[in-house]
Amino acid sequence: MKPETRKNEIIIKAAALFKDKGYSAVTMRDLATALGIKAASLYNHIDSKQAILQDIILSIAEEFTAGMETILQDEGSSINRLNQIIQLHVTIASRNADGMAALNTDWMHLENKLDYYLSLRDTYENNFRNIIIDGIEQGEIKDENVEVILFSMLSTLRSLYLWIPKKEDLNIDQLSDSLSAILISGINT
Amino acid sequence: MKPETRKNEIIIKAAALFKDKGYSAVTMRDLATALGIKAASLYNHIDSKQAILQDIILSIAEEFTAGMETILQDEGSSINRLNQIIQLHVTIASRNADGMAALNTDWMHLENKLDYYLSLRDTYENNFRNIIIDGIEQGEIKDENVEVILFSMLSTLRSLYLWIPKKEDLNIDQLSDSLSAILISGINT
DNA sequence: ATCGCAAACTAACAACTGTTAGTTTTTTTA
DNA sequence: TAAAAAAACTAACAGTTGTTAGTTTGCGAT
Repeated sequence: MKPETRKNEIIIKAAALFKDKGYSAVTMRDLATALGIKAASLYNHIDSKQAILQDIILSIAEEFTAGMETILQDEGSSINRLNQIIQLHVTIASRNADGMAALNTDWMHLENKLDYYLSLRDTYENNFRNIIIDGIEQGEIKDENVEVILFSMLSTLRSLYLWIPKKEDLNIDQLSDSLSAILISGINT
Repeated sequence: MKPETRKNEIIIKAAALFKDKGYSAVTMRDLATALGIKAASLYNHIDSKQAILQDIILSIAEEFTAGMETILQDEGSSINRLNQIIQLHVTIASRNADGMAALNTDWMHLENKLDYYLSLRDTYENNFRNIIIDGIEQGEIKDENVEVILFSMLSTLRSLYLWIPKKEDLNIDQLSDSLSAILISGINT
């Protein structure tokens, strides 16, 4: 992420702290100390603790929304689209793992932006589901339970943020390819 | 779970609240109100908020540890063992989805029991990994990246608690079978 | 009836919470 | 170098936090 402005530095540091302890357990004094300033000074740059969370989560959620729209506009088989989705998740998670943590575990603290977030998530999941349904109808994907397929892929992709930071030896493209192979072709011989 | 004693009622209700808002965001007054009593009354039954979290998380973690030991003692192919692991996760998650939420998202607040929890988790993951490695050596499992296989399966299994409560039409055995098929054989035709 | 006890209550504590107001210091601009 | 803007500071607020102490209530067993 880009720490150009002081506000951005604060948001990035906040995301890192939120990842370790969760939104509710991080105090404004914790955040200030981590930045080497006093809590009150934070308010020269940000409106509230809540606004920090909104910034972190919604910017990522909108990135996913935009990525999904691009994938839907492209021509391509369902399997091809699923591969693009995998790539989208790997890309975003590797660029902003800390933010992904907040999105995954602290979205329920979004207060007045909660409905907006949930609508983005809902749309995303529906698009994802429809790609799978299409694939089954076209004979590209096995006729297994759609919900289980969706849940299984989404669970793995949503957890990438936990895992990418500690396996830096694997590059993004390798990881995407490896994940595609496993999620789509399975693991048995 | 068994709400026989008042203490158990408290722990079960706490797990439900922790699932919705996370450990740090749930106050003892929230918990008391949900039980129809005052916060101070909780302390006739439990030692501290922290002790509630420990009870919830460690009892499940020990259940997983015991389950894994049983699986390792049985004879069986690697694929067979993976299927047993899937069944173990489905069983525990469906019996105690709320507790699984705490285990997944609030383990970092365990304080003096944190090291113990991490050692259990570490051992579990190592056993899981070794089963996969065995399977590859025996030619039962494709020679893909072991860490990606492990991560992919664990992510899905660890997220079951999010998903089981809202799909009650699918029974436990059907879900196990469906998950096995998808995680092991993949989804492409 | 009364004893014993589990389980509730009221009242209060010291520490911590997010945030504001007002002021001073540092950096950038002209 | 002086003015303007950015970014830090101190001090304090009102509300919330987990928890303790001491007391009262309801109920089954004697």
